[in-house]
Amino acid sequence: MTNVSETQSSATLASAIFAALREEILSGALPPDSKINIRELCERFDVAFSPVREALNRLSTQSLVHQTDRRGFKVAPVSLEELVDITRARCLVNESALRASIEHGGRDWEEEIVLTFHRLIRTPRDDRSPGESAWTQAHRRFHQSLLAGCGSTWLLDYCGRLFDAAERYRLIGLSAGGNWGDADAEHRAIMQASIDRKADEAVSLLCAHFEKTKAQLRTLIG
Amino acid sequence: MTNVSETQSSATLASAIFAALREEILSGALPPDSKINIRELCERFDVAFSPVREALNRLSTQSLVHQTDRRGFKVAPVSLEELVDITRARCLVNESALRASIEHGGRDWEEEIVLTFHRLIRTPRDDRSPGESAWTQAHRRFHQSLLAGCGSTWLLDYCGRLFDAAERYRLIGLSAGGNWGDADAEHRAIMQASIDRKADEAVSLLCAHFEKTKAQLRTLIG
DNA sequence: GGTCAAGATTTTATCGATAAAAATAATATA
DNA sequence: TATATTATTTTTATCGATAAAATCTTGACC
Repeated sequence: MTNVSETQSSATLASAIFAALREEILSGALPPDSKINIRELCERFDVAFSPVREALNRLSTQSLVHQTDRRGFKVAPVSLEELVDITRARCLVNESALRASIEHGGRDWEEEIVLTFHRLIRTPRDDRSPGESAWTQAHRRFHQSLLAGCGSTWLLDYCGRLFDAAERYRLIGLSAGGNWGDADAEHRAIMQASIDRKADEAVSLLCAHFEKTKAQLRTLIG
Repeated sequence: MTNVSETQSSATLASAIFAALREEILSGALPPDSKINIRELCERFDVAFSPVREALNRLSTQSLVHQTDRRGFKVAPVSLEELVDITRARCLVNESALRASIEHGGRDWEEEIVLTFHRLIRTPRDDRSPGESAWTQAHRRFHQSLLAGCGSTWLLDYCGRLFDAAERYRLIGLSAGGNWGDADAEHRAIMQASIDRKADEAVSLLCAHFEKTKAQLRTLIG
């Protein structure tokens, strides 16, 4: 039994459980495609039905669990096809957003990229603390900052979703023995091309960066 | 009091209430930015807390309501800025998806476009039946079919979300006296350019189509 | 008159119980 | 033995009640 309110400090139980389950799904502790037994979760977190249901509902927001009326919840499955799908969407949408960003982004946009990149390379990758790793967070922030000048919150949000979806696969790849060694160099190149306003180059580097995750997983799983 | 289970035939109360509330928000029956009183909804639908909460949670999935811990739910606000944001995202993402679609779409893709277009122009626009109008549904299907060849479910889903978000504004515009008279002509042109594989032309027509909604609303509201 | 604090009220988040549906096991039948 | 049918168990969706938090009201005080 895990006492959620001690572990996570959140305004509501539902929020705490949401965060905990999200982490478990992303990390693979809850296996893809497995059925979710609500009672089991209630016992494990020592809470009643309502907050667990609420957390699950919120998770389905992010496509991390799937819900079917009268048949409960299950962890979203993973597949190579979905990763291909996600990667394609990422390339297309990030291209649009990055081009818009490069076109409209100002001085502050540039500076934010430099800053988040610096923090990223300073963040150790082997983080074993509970919850989302510091590196993942820094990584997300860096990618967000690249697109931050695109002028659309909706677009930015969607890219964030795609990032999270891909991150799940990356974590799966990691635990299957994958290696993302020289990501720093790639990130640096993407940063440089972006702030130099070389749109074509930045886009092609960024897409290559995404494709690499896909390729890794393909060798590991497919 | 509205007896949901009589009106909507759904597997669960939560699903029925979800659909009912979605409709009320899109149509403006629940005013943007207004606080949602859960007890009130419970009485109105004659159900307990749980299914209402569940419905609200699902609505926040679609950004139709916003939730804050311990402070409940409110109807998502509308603003000209958000419409600008949405329109920008729509143009960028639909461009990517449409280009990919034109490039990869096969014979079946073409045929589906022709079919959904035909159904769209045959659907009367003045539909007063409860629930989402038949025209809106046909309209959504037409736009989906244009992008259906893009090769990414994720991308397609996102375009659907953007469509729904824009549709909310369109309905607001309608009830404020707006008019979308010659949409048929625009749709026909978009269809033609797409199946003729004239990517640049199709994209520019499609974006103009989106911008028009924005312009309409601007004159009506802004 | 305006600000702040104590108390009353409303509203939210959570609980534990129950009815309805689905999944599973057990039995009978061809 | 395979299939259909019925009982049993599990699980889900929903309910009504309650504790905790937020909001509103009132009245004292500067």
